[in-house]
Amino acid sequence: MEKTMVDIERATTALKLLGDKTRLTIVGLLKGNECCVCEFVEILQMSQPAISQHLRKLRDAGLVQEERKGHWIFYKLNESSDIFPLVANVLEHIPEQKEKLEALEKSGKRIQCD
Amino acid sequence: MEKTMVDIERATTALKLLGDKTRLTIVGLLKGNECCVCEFVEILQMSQPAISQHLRKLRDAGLVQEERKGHWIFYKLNESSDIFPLVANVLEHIPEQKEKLEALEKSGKRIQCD
DNA sequence: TCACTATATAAGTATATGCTTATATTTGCA
DNA sequence: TGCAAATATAAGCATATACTTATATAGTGA
Repeated sequence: MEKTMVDIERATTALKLLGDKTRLTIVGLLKGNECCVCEFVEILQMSQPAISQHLRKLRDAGLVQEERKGHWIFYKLNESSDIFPLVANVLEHIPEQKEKLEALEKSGKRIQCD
Repeated sequence: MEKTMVDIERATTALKLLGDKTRLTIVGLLKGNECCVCEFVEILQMSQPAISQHLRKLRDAGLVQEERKGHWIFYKLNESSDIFPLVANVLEHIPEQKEKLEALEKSGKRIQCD
């Protein structure tokens, strides 16, 4: 595990973003996966604008990256960000979220583009 | 580094608390140290009630512990808390705060009880 | 070009948060 | 016993936050 340092300001920005259940779950889902907005909407059972707004905050702070693939915009963790090591470290302390993606897959709602 | 798991709710509570510059600095100062309220007031240049209120939140969530020593109430990290490993892990990514305590010491304002 | 789907943005609102000032509580000591 | 110092609590207020609903934008395919 890398231990990249970030200044207090940058750390509080990231921690504040992670200090919300919806966003922490989103980031947890992105550990090892790429997801599009509609998948978050389905898994988290929240409105599409609410999800979009959370994703924008995460993107503005550099925690996630977006990439359009046809109809969908996929999000993934921004591994080249200075705060990625901190984020990854935090994620090691919370339960895996991938069963939620597996459940999506079983129900046929998982989006695959490649 | 231990990797104790906590549920999402508990993690967001802790991360929300750490997602504030004042509180993150307080917790950073407590890494390896015990400090009393007046020291935080001096170092952070904030009002005593503001500091007290931050400390109460940290205590209510189990991140810190208090111990009275005569006139003063000293705070320290709660190392037996289920979220201590997460907190300690986060602190490895931010700069050491102890120069601030050393500066206090040089100016003769550090409180020592033992 | 048009309609449809996925996503983003904007504006409004209720609640949460972090301070302030004022006051209460607790302890040590003359 | 009473005062001073350290800390906590309470109430009030301005700002931040996380939704909502309505609308705009962008890509796909007929």
